[in-house]
Amino acid sequence: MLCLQDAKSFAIVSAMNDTLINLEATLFCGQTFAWTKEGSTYEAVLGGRNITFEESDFSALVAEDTMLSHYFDMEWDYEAAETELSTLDPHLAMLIRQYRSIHILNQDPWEVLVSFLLSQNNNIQRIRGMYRTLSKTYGTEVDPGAFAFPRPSQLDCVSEAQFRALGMGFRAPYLVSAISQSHLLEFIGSLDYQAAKELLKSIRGVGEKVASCILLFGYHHMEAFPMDTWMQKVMKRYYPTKDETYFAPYAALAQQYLFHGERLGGRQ
DNA sequence: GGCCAGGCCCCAG
DNA sequence: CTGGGGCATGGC
Repeated sequence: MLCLQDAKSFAIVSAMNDTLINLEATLFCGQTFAWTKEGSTYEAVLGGRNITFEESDFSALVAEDTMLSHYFDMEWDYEAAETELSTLDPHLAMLIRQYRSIHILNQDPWEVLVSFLLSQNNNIQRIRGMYRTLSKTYGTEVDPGAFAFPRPSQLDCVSEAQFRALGMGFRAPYLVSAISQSHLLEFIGSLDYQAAKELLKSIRGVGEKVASCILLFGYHHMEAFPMDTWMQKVMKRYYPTKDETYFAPYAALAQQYLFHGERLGGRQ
């Protein structure tokens, strides 16, 4: 019933009642910077645990681990949303056929906040490097060579100069600000989308786009529509008279496919 | 060697 | 409120 031949350079894993997930696209499309992949082995530190698994073992892994099942968002009905978006728009239909079953991860909001502070005027490969630098320098080593991303308390005493010395550049003062205001993250989940976005934007270095990413990747607000340089090109070329309301209520999912398609289609 | 990268801040009009 | 320069750094 499932068209695995659509998967070309990436594998679509079937798990839990035929719920699909495109692991490769989901973990390396720029919503998280925590993962490495060697061969078919994926590895990251999540919630203080070193997670290592083979692609072929993914199904069993999420079946027995509710924390990971939630992280990979295996309960949300992606198939229904993909069907609706495909019916709505032919360009999206093509991208969804090509990259189907990209999930929106449920990540730790603090990691998302820092990750996307680092993301500005930056590229995905270097963001990943900076994320790992912070982990190795300040995070807890949970297994030999495997470092957790540092908690706010582990960064309390780090100065702007120290962050600059680690290569964080002009984002260094934003990190210092985020650490001192990390307590705000506890309230974000209880606010509606707009109120949460305004509160996040009170953190120095968090603007419209970064706030959207935090609300999407940290709080699963599927109405978010992060507008970066790639998405500006996409909207100008394919949807010059439209905005995110065209994709409602699945704007975030549409955005992921459009972003992914533009990035992979453009250069390679 | 410029140009660009999942932008935001700040300041001039 | 809108527009544009500046910002650190590395890869191409």
